[in-house]
Amino acid sequence: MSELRMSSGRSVPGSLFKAYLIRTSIMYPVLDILGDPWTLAIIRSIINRPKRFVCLAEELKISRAALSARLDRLEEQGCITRRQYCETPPRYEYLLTEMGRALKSTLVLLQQWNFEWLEGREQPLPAPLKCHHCNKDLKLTVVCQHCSKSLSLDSMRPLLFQQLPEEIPPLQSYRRTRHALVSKESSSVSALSITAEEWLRDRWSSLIVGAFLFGVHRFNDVQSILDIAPNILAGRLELLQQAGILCRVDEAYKLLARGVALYPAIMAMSDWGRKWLPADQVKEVGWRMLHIPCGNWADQRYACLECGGHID
DNA sequence: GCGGCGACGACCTTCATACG
DNA sequence: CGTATGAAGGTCGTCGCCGC
Repeated sequence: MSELRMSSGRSVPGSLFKAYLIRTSIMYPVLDILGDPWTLAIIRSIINRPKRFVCLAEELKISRAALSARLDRLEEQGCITRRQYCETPPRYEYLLTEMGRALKSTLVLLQQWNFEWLEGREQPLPAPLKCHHCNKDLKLTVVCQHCSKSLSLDSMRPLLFQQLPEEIPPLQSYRRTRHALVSKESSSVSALSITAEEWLRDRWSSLIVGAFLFGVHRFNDVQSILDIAPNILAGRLELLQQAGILCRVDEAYKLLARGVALYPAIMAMSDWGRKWLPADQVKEVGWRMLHIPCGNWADQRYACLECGGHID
């Protein structure tokens, strides 16, 4: 993802274009939903079958007030729906909507990252999902819809097909959370055991990794594009280095293999957001990712790693 | 037994400023 | 340019209580 060109062939200032890509990224509204500490846990819990309120509260060890708020929010966002199983008193069980079920690929890819990069902290799905082609435990790869080759980070580049706006849009709204990953006093050992879900929950970390995936490498560039306080950024960079996701090279930072490996899950979340979020939340206008080997847009789909069969 | 509501407290983020 | 510090304000989980 090195060249930043318009479809006309004219080049545009790279840093401006990167800022535009990052600031309009679908990841902001997606993380507003999935970045909540309990959201993925709830979705993961009911991915195979509906569950009742009390069952969820016990399983997730979440207070009833917090669970009630999360379920309302997920229902409002369209990820889950409730089904009444008792009229007096009114009692409900909760199940995924089509929109919620579409997160299956994201969950599987996050689980794969945990399995590959953590030691003994992977969180299996309640009942592992099976490939409907080969019936083995489902492991996914993200491939190009046109040529079926892998959509790896270095096989794509963003292509701008309209003028950049006069002003780069401001950051999209960002709901703060109080969930820090690791306290300052924690050792580097704990940073190495942070799961993909936990990186996701800490939205600054996920947005910083996103910026690096778009080729932003310097402290000041990340700070200005993400509009992040310098102390917060310094803390996250330190943590990401401790976790082996980034390393510092001279005056810049570089993504390591462990960080690049988060890319498929981030792609899956972005794809989910583009398909399911309301149009007014999708700000990615005027550019698309190009798949260099086949020359088509990088439209993604999922394939089973074992048998290569396409997964919906 | 389920779930809403308000009070409370922990702690996270922001902001301003300063330093090497 | 990159990082550190501390004050202030904001967010969110927990708890206790209550109504249905």
